[in-house]
Order: sequence, then structure tokens, then C-alpha cells
Amino acid sequence: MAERAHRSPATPRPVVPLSEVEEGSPAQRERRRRILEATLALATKGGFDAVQMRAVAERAGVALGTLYRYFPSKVHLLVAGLAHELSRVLERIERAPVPGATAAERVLLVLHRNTVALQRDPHLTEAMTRAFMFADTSVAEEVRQVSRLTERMLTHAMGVEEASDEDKDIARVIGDVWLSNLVAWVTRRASAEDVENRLALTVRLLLSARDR
Amino acid sequence: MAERAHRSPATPRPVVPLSEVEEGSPAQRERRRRILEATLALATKGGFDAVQMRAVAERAGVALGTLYRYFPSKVHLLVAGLAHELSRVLERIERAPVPGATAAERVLLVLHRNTVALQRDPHLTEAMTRAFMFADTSVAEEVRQVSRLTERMLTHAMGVEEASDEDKDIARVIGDVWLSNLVAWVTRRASAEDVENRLALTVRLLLSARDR
DNA sequence: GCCGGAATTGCAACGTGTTCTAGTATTGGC
DNA sequence: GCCAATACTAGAACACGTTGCAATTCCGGC
Repeated sequence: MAERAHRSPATPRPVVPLSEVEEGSPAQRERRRRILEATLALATKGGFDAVQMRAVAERAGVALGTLYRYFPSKVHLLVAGLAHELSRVLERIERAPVPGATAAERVLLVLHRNTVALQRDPHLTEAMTRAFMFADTSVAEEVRQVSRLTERMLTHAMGVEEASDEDKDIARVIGDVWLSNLVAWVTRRASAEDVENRLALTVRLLLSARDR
Repeated sequence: MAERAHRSPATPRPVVPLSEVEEGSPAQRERRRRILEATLALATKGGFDAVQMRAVAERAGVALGTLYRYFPSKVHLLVAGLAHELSRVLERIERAPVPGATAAERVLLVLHRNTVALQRDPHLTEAMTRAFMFADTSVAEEVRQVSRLTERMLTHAMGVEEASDEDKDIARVIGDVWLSNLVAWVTRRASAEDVENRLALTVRLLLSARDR
């Protein structure tokens, strides 16, 4: 990745809070929005390799240095984009209870919908998945945010009132398996059907006990 | 990753079979061995970033071009190193049945031993995990090999005579969770204890039904 | 031993992520 | 409206993965 040794940044990162940002002047929020938009567009068109920092900056109409001020690396940028998208999805999902008689059914429905949506934009999925998996400790905060969002999505689907620790653990395991399968799909080691089957198996094994 | 568009290589990759190589002249096997050795040494010392192609080539005593002839990219190199190590581990494991009264116990034992071993060399683990997760389609074959080795290790631990499809599926799910947790540990999102706990939970949920 | 092809070497060059610098614009406080 | 601080811009420069190339060495068949 041609990283020079990270020094303590001369241009300190502005306080960009983790969730949807209301930080900064309107002009700054607008810049941030345009940067993420450019990122998504480039990722959708050509995947991870097409998200080139110079290209993102140009497309967003900001200087390269400014891009780095908002997002300290390409991986930060892509993972932030993932978190952004995910939080939009979650917002929609949480507005209503998930249909389905059992937790297993509901979780599978949510997984299925998301998987289908992701497979509709394979390049975008590839870009985000690879960034997420390549992230090192410096991106831990953004990665954690994505994990939390995923967990919330799955516990919501499970339909528990207040998620217990075990509920959360199970949600995390399902999330792990989901991600692994997404990676396998992205690298063409698994077909869409494989992914659905493996998710179904996992959910069945993990959740069948809780549904009578 | 500073990849130029991959063209069909002017220097074709020599036929390096997937498993332990007996291909090529003794000098070639020796070069390959030295390259992998250098890779492991550098990875152990400084992780993914320290495995620099020029450094690997120098340490192995080959020209940069030769290194690329043996391994067409840094990720190939690291994943091949992972497969190499894994196959050595598997060889040892398969020599004897795994002790333990139940499949769950045996699987946990194997996971535990490996996890402890991996955590002893955190940089090496980081390098290999990140390469594995970052691998794109061009590395699919090597990645698949690693998956197969992991699956074999886990089905062996499960102790089934001839692994059924469901056995393999379960082994794969456990492997997925294991990997996710390794990644979380590498990026310091999970402690060693977290990893053990989550593996225990997963194995319990997935395997408790099969042990009477 | 000798030949031709393949492998290896040493090194230059290129692309893209990242950093740095000097100058210009914006902004918030008064 | 003015000042200082902060943000932004353009562009150069650097690191490292990767590729290209000309010269040399090695190897298998004779």
C-alpha cells in the first residue's frame, strides 16, 4: 500500500464524529458529503482499485490535502463510506419490525435482502469489503462502528426486546459468517447461491434452539 | 496497493503446484525455500508492512524480477507462506487423533493451540491474515488452498471418519468465525480472551447437538 | 564440451498512496 | 470591517509495489 511510516499528523484530523456528522460548518459538511459521494461513485464503477485518492479529490472538487484532512487514508475513506451506507440501511430497517414468524426467518430475510442489494453493485461491495478486511489498527474505530451497526441490524432482526449478551454474541457470529461469505463471493470462491445456503445453515444451527 | 493493470505477464509464472513443491531444479526449490524463509522472517519481525518486495528479494539472495517470477505479487507471496505454514501444522496434527471426549472439545483444543501459537507471533499473524483477507480473485487458488487446509484441520478435529457435507459446512462456519476473530484480534478490536470465548460459544452452538 | 533456450540479474522507470510546503481563502471573535 | 487562526489549494516529492529490459548465467540435449 506504499505507506510511509505514519507519523503524528502535521495536519490534525478534524473531529469527525463516528456517526452521521453534524460537525463543522455547512461548507465542511458539504465537502464531506461530496467526498463520500465521489468515493461511492468511483467504487461502484471500478471497485477498490478505481478509488484513487487523486480521482476522489478531483471528483469531489477538493484538493488532495483536503481529502486527507477529512479521511486520513484510503481505507478510512472506504470504511467510512461503508459505515455511512450501513447506517442508512439500518435506519430504514429499524423503522419497522422485520416480518417473519421466527427469529431465524427474520434474520435470514434481512441477510437475504442485504446480500441481494450488495450483489447488485459488485464493484462497490468489493471495494468496501476489501477495505474493511484490510483495515489495520488505525482504522479500528471506524471498523468498530461498522461492527456495531451490523450487530444492531441483526439483533433487531432477531426481534429481541433488549438484546442479552448471548443474543449479541450470536449476532456477532452470524455477522462474521456473513462477512466471510461476502469476501468469498467477492473473490469468486463462492456463488450467490453458496452464500445463501451457508447463511441459511448458520442461522438454522445458531437460532433454531430459540424458536420453538 | 499501487497495482498497475495486470496484463498477461511477459514473464510467465513457472508451474508452481499448490501443495508442497517438488517442481523445478534443486536450485529452484532452494530459491523458493529461501524466499519463503525470508518472507516469514520479515513478517515475523515487522508484519505486513515490513514484507517489502525489495527486502524479501535481497534477504533471499535473488533479484527482484526473480522474486516476481516465483510469486506474482506480495499477496501471493504471503498467502503462499500461510499455506506453507498451515500445511506443516496440519501434517503434525493429522499424525495422531486429537484427544478429547467430544467433537466440541477436540475442535476447541485444536483451535486453542493454533490461536495460542498465532498469538505468539503477532506480526506474522497480522501479515498473513491481512494478506489473506486482501487477496483478490487472482489469488483465489492459493486462498482456496488455505481454506481446504483449514477445513481438513477442523474435520479431523471433529473426528468424523468420512466428513459429510454437513460436517464440512460446519467446519467452514467455524473456520470463518475463527478467521474473523483472528482479524479482530490482530486489529486489537478483541482480546485473546474474547477470541477464546467467542470460539467456545460458536463451537458449543454448532457442535453440541452432535455429541451425545 | 557446445548450443540454444530459459532463468536470473541489476537496474531503471512507472503508478498510486501518502506527505510536505508555500501561498491563498475563509471564518469566528471583536 | 479587521485580525489571527484555521482551512484549503496546487503541486512537488517520496515510498514501495510492480513492470520492462539488456546483459549474463544456467541447464538439458546432443
